Amino acid sequence: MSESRAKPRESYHHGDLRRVIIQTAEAMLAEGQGWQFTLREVARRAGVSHAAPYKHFPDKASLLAELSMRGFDRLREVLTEAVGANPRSVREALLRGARAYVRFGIDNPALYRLMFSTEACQDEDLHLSERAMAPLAVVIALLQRGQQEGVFRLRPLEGLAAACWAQVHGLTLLSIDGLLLPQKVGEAPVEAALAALLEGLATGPA
Amino acid sequence: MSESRAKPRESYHHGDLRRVIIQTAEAMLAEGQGWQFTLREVARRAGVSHAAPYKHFPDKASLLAELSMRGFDRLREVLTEAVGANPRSVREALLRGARAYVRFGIDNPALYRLMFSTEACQDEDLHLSERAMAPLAVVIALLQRGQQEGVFRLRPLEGLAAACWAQVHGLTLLSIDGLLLPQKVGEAPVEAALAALLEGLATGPA
DNA sequence: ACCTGAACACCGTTCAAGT
DNA sequence: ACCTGAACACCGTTCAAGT
Repeated sequence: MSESRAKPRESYHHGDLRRVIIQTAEAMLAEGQGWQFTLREVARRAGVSHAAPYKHFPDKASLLAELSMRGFDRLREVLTEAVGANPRSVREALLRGARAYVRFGIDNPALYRLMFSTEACQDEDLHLSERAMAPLAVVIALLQRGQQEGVFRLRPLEGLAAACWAQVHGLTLLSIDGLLLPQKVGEAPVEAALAALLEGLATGPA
Repeated sequence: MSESRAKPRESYHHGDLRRVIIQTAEAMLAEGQGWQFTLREVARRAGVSHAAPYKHFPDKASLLAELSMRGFDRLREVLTEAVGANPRSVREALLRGARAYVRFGIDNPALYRLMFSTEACQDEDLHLSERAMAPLAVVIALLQRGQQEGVFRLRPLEGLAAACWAQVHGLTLLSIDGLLLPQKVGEAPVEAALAALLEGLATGPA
């Protein structure tokens, strides 16, 4: 029913073409292996001329930057929900957050790669480091709480956060690339790596 | 003296054009932010027509695959040297290997990204997973030795290796992206993360 | 056996012109 | 204010023809 491609006509002026372009691009990102899709193809599927997108984005990089930013927003939402859902223990919350993070990447491989690509943060207002801060803030808050409760070692937050982020970032990308043989979260390698991470953070013996 | 671009002539037939193309492409990879360089530009700098490279590589993806493979070879060399140099203790060896790994990525950002890119492992004989095995074997051997010596926890090697690899892979990419504020290896966040990793592996308390 | 030149289909981007 | 059509410069790739 809801044909999203090639809307016949809405009085020549498309209305909210910007949104349609973003949604179409997101769909093509989800379908393909990367962001090699063509701006002309996006326009085609949106039912407009190939020059129309340029009225809403200065160039392709800007569209990609927009997709990247939206990706970071979704990731932050996923993380805060996963962490906030069941605050039984800090360990548990961190583990849930980590699993949600990896799953997000596995479910959106092309988007996740784009978010950390140099092609998506050219001269935009928001640099990559600023965008990534929001999700990072979630894990830092958790680490702080863990230290206050005495279950995490008292080390500089900077380093602990780096260890956590690097671990989930690495696990996510290796999973996407199919380099950790069982690809689903909850399977052996990912879980084992997360367990090792927690053991490295913990004060007591596991 | 050794002008590597635009050799005047070597009797029309270039001789070892294949090598020159690879070297030129590697230079452009090192100069730029990625592998968006153009095959025509490579040919231009190699002093041949834009069609000449197609006599040595079926397409651009094949050239990129070659660069990626050579990257994995260099990484394996760097790792084995770093690990084998001073085998005082397994901990020390693992730490040296990890530092060498991260430094390799920081020193060759575009190459390192290419190595784990989907664009560099299309339908080549060697899939990404097979290429990555050689460097991974180095760390697995180290973990095994650590377990035999009783300094590393007795967990399935699969999981421990995943934890190590994900940690250095993540640290490398975050460093490349400038997301761990001090960018040089040996600085706080990277060292802290590696310390946490080792604490997670160790049997005794640090 | 190895390289060149012209040619093809396709892109990103621009801009005067339409509604 | 928003979209179109033609145009420009450039790519990846192919292929008949040159050496």
